[in-house]
Amino acid sequence: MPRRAAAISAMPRLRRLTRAELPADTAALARWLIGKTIVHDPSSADWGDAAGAGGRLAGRIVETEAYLPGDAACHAFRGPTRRNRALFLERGHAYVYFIYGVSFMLNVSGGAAGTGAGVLLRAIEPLDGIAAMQANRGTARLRDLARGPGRLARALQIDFALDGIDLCGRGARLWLGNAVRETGAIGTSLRIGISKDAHRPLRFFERGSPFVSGTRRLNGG
DNA sequence: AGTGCGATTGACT
DNA sequence: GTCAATCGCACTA
Repeated sequence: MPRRAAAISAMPRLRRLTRAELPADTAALARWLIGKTIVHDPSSADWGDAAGAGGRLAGRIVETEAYLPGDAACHAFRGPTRRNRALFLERGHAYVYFIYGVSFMLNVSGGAAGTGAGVLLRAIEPLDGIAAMQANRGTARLRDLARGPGRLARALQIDFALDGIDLCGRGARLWLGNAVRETGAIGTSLRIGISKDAHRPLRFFERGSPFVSGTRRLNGG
């Protein structure tokens, strides 16, 4: 394994969120996740040359969308398949899928086992492993590293290998962490990029955050 | 086995 | 603002 320079991390120590802390209602979960952290600790074999301390990639969640049971826009709407089975796991599991032949998307499953609901993570504010995220994304602009769900997954090195893992599992390499600072006011809007059940106000974001995707109109000015 | 399309992105006018 | 890329999946037959 290559030697690497010790990196100084200004990151506060993160605490793993337990499943009991996650709201059982998926729309509530989507709102609650704003301000929390998402952390990926890839295996050392997957560390890039620009990896941060311990190879860690982490960010503050600033934008989410909820996909609910009975919601035609939810991938679980037509029942379980091989692709969407992770949505039916108890809340707090990762659902990863590939879209447009281009992008991976990272979701957190919601509700009780068998429910078929989840929360799409649409944007994060980069916190740790920023140099690695810049390498993963091919840009240095902090604001562009993870603004949008496909970019978020690319920055965090998310792919099918993480589909179905328990984010609340002991020692999980992808996990949810506590908020590192006070969370700002939370805005609500329609979900982005869907055609079915498009009228539901199930997108949540931290108001004023430059790391949020979407238009000025959706983001309330 | 073939078809249509999607919870997007990046390049371009 | 517009638009093509690209492929896994669900659906039809």
